[in-house]
Amino acid sequence: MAVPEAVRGAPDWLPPGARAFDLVERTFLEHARLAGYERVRVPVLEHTELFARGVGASTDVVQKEMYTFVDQGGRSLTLRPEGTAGVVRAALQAGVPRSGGLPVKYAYAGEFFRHERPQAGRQRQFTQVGVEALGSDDPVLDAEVVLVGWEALRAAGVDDLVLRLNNLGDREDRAEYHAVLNAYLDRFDDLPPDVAGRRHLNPLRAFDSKAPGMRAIMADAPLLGDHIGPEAARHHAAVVELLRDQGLPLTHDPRLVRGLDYYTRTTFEYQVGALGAQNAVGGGGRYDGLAEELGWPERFPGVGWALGVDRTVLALRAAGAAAPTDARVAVYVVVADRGLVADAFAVATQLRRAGVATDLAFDGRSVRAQFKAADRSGASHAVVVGPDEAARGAVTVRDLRSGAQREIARDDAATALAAGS
RNA sequence: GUGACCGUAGCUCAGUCAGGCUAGAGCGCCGCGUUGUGGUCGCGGAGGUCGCGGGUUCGAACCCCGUCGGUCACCCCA
Repeated sequence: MAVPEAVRGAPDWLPPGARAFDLVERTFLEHARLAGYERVRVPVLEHTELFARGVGASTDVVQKEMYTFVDQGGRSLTLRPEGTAGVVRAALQAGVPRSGGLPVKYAYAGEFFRHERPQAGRQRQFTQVGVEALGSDDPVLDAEVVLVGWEALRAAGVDDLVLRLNNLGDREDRAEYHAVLNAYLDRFDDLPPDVAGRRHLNPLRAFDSKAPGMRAIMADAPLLGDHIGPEAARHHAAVVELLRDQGLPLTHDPRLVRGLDYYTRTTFEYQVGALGAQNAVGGGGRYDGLAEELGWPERFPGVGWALGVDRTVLALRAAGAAAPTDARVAVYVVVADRGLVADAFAVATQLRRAGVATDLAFDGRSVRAQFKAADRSGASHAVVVGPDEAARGAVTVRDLRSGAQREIARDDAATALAAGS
């Protein structure tokens, strides 16, 4: 009978690869925490409507990439394809905009789902860490968010990192610009299908098209930058200045649009050179209109990013970074005589209770085999439980690096090893 | 969703082009070299539905079709 296989695009992470994964995720969360972003947990399942309204009906994510199903109560539910909509929804539901203490700063980590063709760095189930700062317009917050993401990626070990930044303006700016851009596009009657199909929902995406001839058409197209209102322009200038002050090497990218409709003003993306086609390890931006889009009666601005854990691990690998080599346990208990298995088990328990990560051999293997296992476990010390020692109420502690060993009283073993020797 | 390439031991791969003996290698794994001592070395051993299904053939890992999976690119984005 064939063994069941994982669902396509749903990756398994087993040791040792899982160590790098775990380390990256912890590094991201820790950097968020250092800036005051507190962990929240929101559902993987949401009503489909949340993403349709929040992420935007024109986006590829909503149009063709969502895992959507009807549950037994006849409701249309979706496995979250991104994190912002759910976090904002949770904040609105809890009345955060009216409860004071703004901005609130949230961090999250978890699994996301998009039905795309898998390739390097792109899985159907993937892991992101994200932050969202809600309830403030302050450009300092944009700069903080961008900087925290940058430093988190650097701390995780990503080197050739590029920060691309753009200003999408306010929603009114974009409405005006959409009209101008569409008027321009009207002058061409042979637009490629991808552009023709979505230009009225979001003509900005025309800049993304790589269809033949489109590049030439867009070269003369009116630019969003010329239709940004004074406030959004001032806001963006402030963000740029704050980031420059902190020494961030940023690249202005007027073509950076990003495929989620909720972005306003600041958008940015972190890119890695060594990663091939899927080179964005993270991205985000400001989404001042999202809350209203979701039906909240007042303006409730926000800014945030998401960093891809899987993709960051790949980037580190591609750059030749060594995998973390943490020892699985600190101590390995060896039984010299099968009759003493219960004693060895007791010693292991004693060590674990003292906070010393301990493993022991199973299946009654030879002492030689047990030492090989001890070696492989990465333990710094082996504790030998044998008849000679047992007669004296002692165990032998062997330093696996130097080979030096000594006998100590069994009751002192936990204390001695907990102290690091 | 589209295209190209790929799928042989746990891993990395040879063998496929010219179909034909028991399908190989390196690494890893297990055991032994000690009567209680690992990392080196030596000896021995286990392990393969050649992704899966069908077809062609006297005969298929090898040729053909399908399918599943992988990789890369498009697309999109983390």
